[in-house]
Parts: sequence; C-alpha cells; structure tokens
Amino acid sequence: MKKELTEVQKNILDFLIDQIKGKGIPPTLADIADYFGYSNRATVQQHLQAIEKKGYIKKSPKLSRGIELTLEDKFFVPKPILGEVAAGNPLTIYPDAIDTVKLPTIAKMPQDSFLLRVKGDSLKDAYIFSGDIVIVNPNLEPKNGQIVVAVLDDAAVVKRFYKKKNEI
Amino acid sequence: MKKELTEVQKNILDFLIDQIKGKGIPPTLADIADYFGYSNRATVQQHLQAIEKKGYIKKSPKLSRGIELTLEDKFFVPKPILGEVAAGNPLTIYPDAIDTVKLPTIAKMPQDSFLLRVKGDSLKDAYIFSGDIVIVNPNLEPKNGQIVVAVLDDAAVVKRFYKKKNEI
DNA sequence: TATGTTACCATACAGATGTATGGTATTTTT
DNA sequence: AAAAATACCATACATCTGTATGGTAACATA
Repeated sequence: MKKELTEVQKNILDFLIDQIKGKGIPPTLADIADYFGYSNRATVQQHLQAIEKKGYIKKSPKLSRGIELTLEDKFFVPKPILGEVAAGNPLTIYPDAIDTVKLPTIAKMPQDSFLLRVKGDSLKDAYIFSGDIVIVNPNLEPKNGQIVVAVLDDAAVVKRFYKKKNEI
Repeated sequence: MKKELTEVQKNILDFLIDQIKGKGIPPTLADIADYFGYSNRATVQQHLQAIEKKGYIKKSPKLSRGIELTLEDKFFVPKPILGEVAAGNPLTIYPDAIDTVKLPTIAKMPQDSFLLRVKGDSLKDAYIFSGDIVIVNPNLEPKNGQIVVAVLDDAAVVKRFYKKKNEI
C-alpha cells in the first residue's frame, strides 16, 4: 500500500513535520514553494498529491493549511543530537551533531529547541538518568530562569515521556 | 493598558484558546463566525480588533489563521476537574465538575482530554502524588492500551510539569 | 440631549489559496 | 524502444480569507 517516498517527496514531508510539530501550524502551498524555491504552487500541489497517494499525509480539500499527518504514533523522525550535558553542570554544544535519535512524532518539538544527551546521574532524583535524551527549549519562560526539558528514554521499549520544567 | 474583555469578547478568546491549544491550529474568521452563528466575518473581525487592542492576542496581517495568543506563560485558564482517580484503581467521573484549576496555557490540552485529581499514593513511584492534577487524553494511542497523562503540581509554587505515558 | 461603546448586519475588494489543465525535460521501468 | 514515473514550469480560475467602509440598534455615560 504505502510506497517509498522519493528524495524530493521526503524532503517536503520533513518540512511538513517540522512545521506542524515545531511551529504548530501547517504551511500553505505558497509557504512550501517559497521554502524550496519553487516558482509555482502547482509543483508543490503535485508533490503533496503524490505523498498523499502514498499514505503519508491527508489533505482536507479546499481548506487552507488543511494538511494532516497520518503518521501520528506510527512514525519516528530522526533528529540530530547537538551535545551533551553533565546534568547540573554547564553544557557542551558540539559544532556538529554527535548522534541521531529516531524521535516519535508525538514529542512536539517547539522550534529552536534542540537535543542533548545527559551524562552523569546527578539529576536522577528528578528521574533523569545518564544516557537519556533531553529536549531543551531555550525560548520558554527564559525570564524565570527556567529550562523546560523533556526526557525521552530510548526508543519504543520503555515508552516513557516526561516533560518537565527544571530550575537551573 | 489591558482593559477588561466584554462577555462576547471573552467567549471568542476562549474559543481561540480552545482551538489553538486543543486543535493546534488557529481558526479562520469564517470558522469563528460559523461557530458563533454570525452571518458575517466582519463582525468577528471587529471583535478580534477589540481583543487585540486590549492586548490579548496578536494578529499577523493578511495571513490566514494568523492569530497568536500573547498570553503564553502569563495566563492561567480555568478548567473544570471532572473526577478523581484512586491511582491504580478504576476512576470515578462525576457528572458535574467537582473543582476548577487555573491551568497555565503552556499545558497543551488536546481536544477531548480532561482533568482528574489523584487520590492515594500508589503511583508515587511514578512521581504522581495524591492531590496532583492529571490530564488524560483518551485518544492518544488507545490501541496500545496506554494512557497519556500529564501531572501538574498545584499552581505556580512548585512549577513542575510532567508529561508521561503510563501503562495501565 | 449628545456622545461613546458594544454588537451586530451588508456589501465590496485585493490578495491568498487550493485546484485544474497542459506543457517540457529527465530518469526509470518495462 | 516504448511507456511510465518524476520533477519542474506556466497559466487560469473559483473560492477562501482578511480587510475596509458604512449602516442599524441597544445601552450606558457625560
């Protein structure tokens, strides 16, 4: 039923996921065309039709931004891990991604947020263990000096998903 | 600076919050007009202008669904608590709300989700204590027999926000 | 009484948006 | 070699969407 996506189609789908999960609101055809440098919305339209045909999205006809992901809870998006935190200590950000996780799309990633891997057990009281992947959103409530982190135990085995505000 | 909202304006703002937080995507003027039975989008437009003037929302001109809440992290929405759970045991749902919490708008409430108060300490290993408020989403991953809950310690004092999938 | 606010309506319009149709070029498959 | 799929383009169009303008009615305030 579901065929493989082509490279271009996959890029568009990634953009869709990025926008919907990150920004919260699906893009218009013009948005997508702009992003990929298409001079024409019809091109995007045809790609969306192809992607829909392959079962990855669903479109509500005639509705602006009427794109839905049909992948909820079935799909894992690879995301780069940008650095490591020795929990409690200052964090180290590497210029390049050091690793990659398949992140379930359930985990809404606000834009500008990034992933870090936790080192050390100094936060285990807060249920954050060494090796856990942490989602950090630098935008949320920076005034209060708080960081919002979400801890995701590896993959589908453990299936736990914490979201937590933490004092520095 | 910020004046009080009128009854109608407050209803519209509630609808906006409901859509944006619950459905994830802001409504169009037509959507709002439909919902409130207005035969005209201009009416909605004027209300939105009034609401914006009073500082509760921000609109991106000319953009479809370009409504943003300016209340993020500053605003607490009162939500009814529908029942209680003796953690681990079958839950009791009351016909009427038994209480109300001021819920920070950060806590995204998927549509159809509801609030329960936890009784008993049988889940304290999972960091859920008696008196905590739990957000239950009956739609998410029902196939796996899982419930997604988010634990919110009371109000602004503790400022912790867990979001967690739990096996029944 | 005059003025302002609130809450609707109707009409009109420019630009955004999704869609349809047809065309060209390249690559892949049969 | 022929057919199909892919990846773009251009043009056209109906509807959606936000916006502007003006009007009516109720009500409170000055």
